[in-house]
Amino acid sequence: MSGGFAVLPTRNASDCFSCGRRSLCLAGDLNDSRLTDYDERVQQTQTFQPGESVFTMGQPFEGIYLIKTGFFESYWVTEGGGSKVTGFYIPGDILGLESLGQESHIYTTEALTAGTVCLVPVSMLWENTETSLALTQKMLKFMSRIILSDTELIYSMATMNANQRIATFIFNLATRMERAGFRKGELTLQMQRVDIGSYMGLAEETVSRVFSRFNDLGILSINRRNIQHYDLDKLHEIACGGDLPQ
Amino acid sequence: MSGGFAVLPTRNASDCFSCGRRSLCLAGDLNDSRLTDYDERVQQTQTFQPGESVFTMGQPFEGIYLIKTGFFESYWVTEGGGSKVTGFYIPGDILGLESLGQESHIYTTEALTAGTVCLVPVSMLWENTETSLALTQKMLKFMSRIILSDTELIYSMATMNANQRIATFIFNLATRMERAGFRKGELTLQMQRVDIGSYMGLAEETVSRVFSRFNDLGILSINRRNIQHYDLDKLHEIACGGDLPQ
DNA sequence: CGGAGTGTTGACTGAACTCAACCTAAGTGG
DNA sequence: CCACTTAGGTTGAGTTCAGTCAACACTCCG
Repeated sequence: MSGGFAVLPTRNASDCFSCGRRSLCLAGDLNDSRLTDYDERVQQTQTFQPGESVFTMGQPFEGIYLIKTGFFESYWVTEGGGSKVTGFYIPGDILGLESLGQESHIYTTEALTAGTVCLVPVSMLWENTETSLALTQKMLKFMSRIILSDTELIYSMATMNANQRIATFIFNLATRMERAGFRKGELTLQMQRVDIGSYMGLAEETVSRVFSRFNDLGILSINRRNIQHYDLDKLHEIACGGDLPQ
Repeated sequence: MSGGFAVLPTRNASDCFSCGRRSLCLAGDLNDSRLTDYDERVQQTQTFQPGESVFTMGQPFEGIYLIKTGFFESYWVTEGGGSKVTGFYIPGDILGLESLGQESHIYTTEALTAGTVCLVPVSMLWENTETSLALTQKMLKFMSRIILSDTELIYSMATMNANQRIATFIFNLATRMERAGFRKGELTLQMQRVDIGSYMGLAEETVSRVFSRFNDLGILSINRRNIQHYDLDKLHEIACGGDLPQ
């Protein structure tokens, strides 16, 4: 920021300096000169409508996307023709990390709601600059966290029954939403039952049954996609293998 | 390499320049000056006996370990007290990546056989040097590949039956072993049935039954831990959901 | 009002788990 | 060298949880 001019940015409202969501972002703690560098290279604020794809499997890998607003999901189609939901993403999450080392995208990622994202081009990561080093180091930590949450998912698949899986799913989603600044104690599911089932390795009907069960037992109130009064403690207890209450 | 001296190294045989496994290593394609830097900082060739731990859960994260020789496994103990095998590692693999962004180790990692590893201290990764940039970039790709294989494991857990899981397990292990230079068509399992079960989300007895089934159907010959004449094509077909032959 | 998409509930079935018995190989010690 | 022990692996029988198939309910929208 050279000179003694007003602090208010002359740039338009979508640049990194004035972005209200910078604390959630990869660029969160870059210093001013690096942020200037970063800001000039990142493609800011692309908008998507529900059902639109951010990228599709096999498409050349052009970079990673930081979610500013909206909800997204990714899925994977296997050789055998099966498909599986591989993740749900909320504001602050990064799309495309799984394809970093690849030539092309591994997953297809779609908007579940209207949403906006910023693209960090892959070229920024592999070049030899201070900004690049700061980014790669930050991304290592991001990816390590992804590996961790994958581990937990694998654990849940390998050892948990249906009640535990759904308890884990809601517990994790609620926790992430709260951390990202959403209201505590209630949330709206942005995805279908069949997609939750695909993600957690359960049939659609089983997901539905478990939600009904939790509702009847007072662990949460659910009506279609609206969840209210969820009890994180009980969910956590169930996820850890505790018996269902009553 | 300054001057016109003999090419043979004056260093001892355990340094990076003379290491026969460098092509498998993180340092694989560092240029000479960076490799010198790297070589001086890496702690070479620690030895472990079967059952010894390389690191344990909760221990401060000191760095990542490159496997030169031997086989290792990692496991995770959950809040609820359950434990689960989280990975099997062969020469060329890296131990500890899941803890990169953390203060302390997430998994415990043990030697399954006698083995040797090199430690890359965490400090090397977070500093601001050319070597560090080269390493972080290479590690991003490594971690992206881990995320990919986790995805496949999650898929297998979510959608595959016992035959498919074991076929996948053997297919992947055999492929990795072949790529790491082991003899094709036969392999020795270095782990117990119960650990394979824990890893793949199956009971020990189910693992045993599936091995017997595969043996009877001629997909492989197995005697305790020795597998011979495995048929990668058939395994792949089963993994993709094909019916069992005959 | 009718139709489509999504979610719920019921009845039946089957694959994998649990529990138990048994087998085999590799020590170990007298 | 053989008897005994132990850990790991195999096989069998009964049970159970979640999948499948089917019918129905609710909501939205033209």
